[in-house]
Amino acid sequence: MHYEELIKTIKQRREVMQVTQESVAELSGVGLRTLKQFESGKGNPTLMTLQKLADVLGMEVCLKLKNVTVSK
Amino acid sequence: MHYEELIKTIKQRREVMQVTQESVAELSGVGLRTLKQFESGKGNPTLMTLQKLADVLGMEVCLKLKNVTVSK
DNA sequence: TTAATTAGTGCATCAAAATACACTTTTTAT
DNA sequence: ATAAAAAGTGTATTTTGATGCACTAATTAA
Repeated sequence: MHYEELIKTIKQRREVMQVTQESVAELSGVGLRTLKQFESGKGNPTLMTLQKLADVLGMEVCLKLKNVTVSK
Repeated sequence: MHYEELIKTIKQRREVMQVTQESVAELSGVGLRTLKQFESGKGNPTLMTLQKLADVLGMEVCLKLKNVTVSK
């Protein structure tokens, strides 16, 4: 997932859960300003910030292998 | 994945690929010092740093829904 | 064993992330 | 239409991430 995709995922998930940025900020312990900036596509959050947000949204950060094309 | 798990994943992947921290640092554009700190469990990388590392290791950062237990 | 390579750390600097406050804009609901 | 709620931004401060250099520790190979 590229950066924009990660942002969109967080934002959409929050909207699906129908919680405000304010609530997510409080619940996650991430500053409201930080969340606002993140969702509006600015900044470059730390892994910890991303994990805190993902956590309260019932998600998790993971690493997965990309598709490896094997030429025949 | 928890923080430690993410670190371990990166480190193991690098070892499987048999590349040194120095190589990964150069290839990814991440400072060697930064990578060293990350792999030794210190610090809190930015999403961009994590993505650069994942990228050269043929991986990607993603967000996924945690298992949601639905009570019946 | 020991020389060479790779990994980890102390210290210092610079840039940027996190944060708060106050204000504007946009969206939503009445 | 308009009031209320939610989202976005400017400015400023504090904290901390990213980085380099130089050095130590650990690992690996000859």
